[in-house]
Amino acid sequence: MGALTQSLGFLIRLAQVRLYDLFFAGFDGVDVKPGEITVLWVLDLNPGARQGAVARELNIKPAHMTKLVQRLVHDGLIARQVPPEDRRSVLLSLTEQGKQRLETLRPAFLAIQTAESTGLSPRETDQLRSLIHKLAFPKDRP
Amino acid sequence: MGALTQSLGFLIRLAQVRLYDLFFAGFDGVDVKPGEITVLWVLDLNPGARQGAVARELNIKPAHMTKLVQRLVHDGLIARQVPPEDRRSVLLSLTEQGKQRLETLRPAFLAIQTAESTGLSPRETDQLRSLIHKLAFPKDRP
DNA sequence: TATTGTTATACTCTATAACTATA
DNA sequence: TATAGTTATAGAGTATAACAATA
Repeated sequence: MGALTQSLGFLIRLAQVRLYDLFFAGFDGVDVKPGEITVLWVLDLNPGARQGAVARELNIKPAHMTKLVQRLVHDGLIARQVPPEDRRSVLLSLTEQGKQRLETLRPAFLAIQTAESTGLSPRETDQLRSLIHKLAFPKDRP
Repeated sequence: MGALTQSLGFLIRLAQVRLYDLFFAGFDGVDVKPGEITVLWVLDLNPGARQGAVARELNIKPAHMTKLVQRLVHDGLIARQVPPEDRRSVLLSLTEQGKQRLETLRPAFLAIQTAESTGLSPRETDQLRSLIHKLAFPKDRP
């Protein structure tokens, strides 16, 4: 395959497929999507965060964020609230059910990061994290 | 964002978004898709390869490969040929136009891998490649 | 006028299953 | 029976543009 195996873009795509598989294997049978747990995770740490802020932080496009939020609201996992100070915006927070859901998912989510599942040593994992981070955030957030 | 920034899956997604941006910035204005150049690249090195073999090698699902091939054939970049030995299979190769196309794209494609665009030193890039490779191919291809 | 979020549309890639034609 | 590729359908994610409500 020549220089293709030198292409970061190509390699990253392969890695993502693998991590995607790991993700679903880790949540064996449970119906979660990567985007879902990501949002729940952030809202647990930042209750009442603005929808747009969360989207920006997670690199999710506004249009997609709207759909994601609608699904999570529909599933009863998060709640929307329009604050009187700025009635254009929407504040998001976990419902009780959402909190329970996250606690259910948390162990499996953390387990996926393990040497056992990824095949990388903790040292390699750290290194990889740091390099990907450097790649993903060129000179530290814009 | 807590342990989220420790999640390889999350980081890889961010990295892919960034590489995607780099990709399109690199081919400024030219209408290419990552999947397209990947296939052209492989067929240049392996003329007459079987469609299924290429798909397997590139981790592209058969169903998606069919569409991709149809598009490339429609664009006049590759040609299909059914060999008499096994009339179920399809052999792919670049057309003259496909070869020209690849030569047009090649410099920009190689330039994307550069320190200048990724922000990583050659040493870091090598390290990252090797770690991603290890992640993507657990114990060497199944 | 600018910002926040929504709707609508389209495209890439992935997944799955059912299908055809060959072997 | 098994394999190679196709078709069809569904979903996640991305991108863009036009829009309403609010600031």
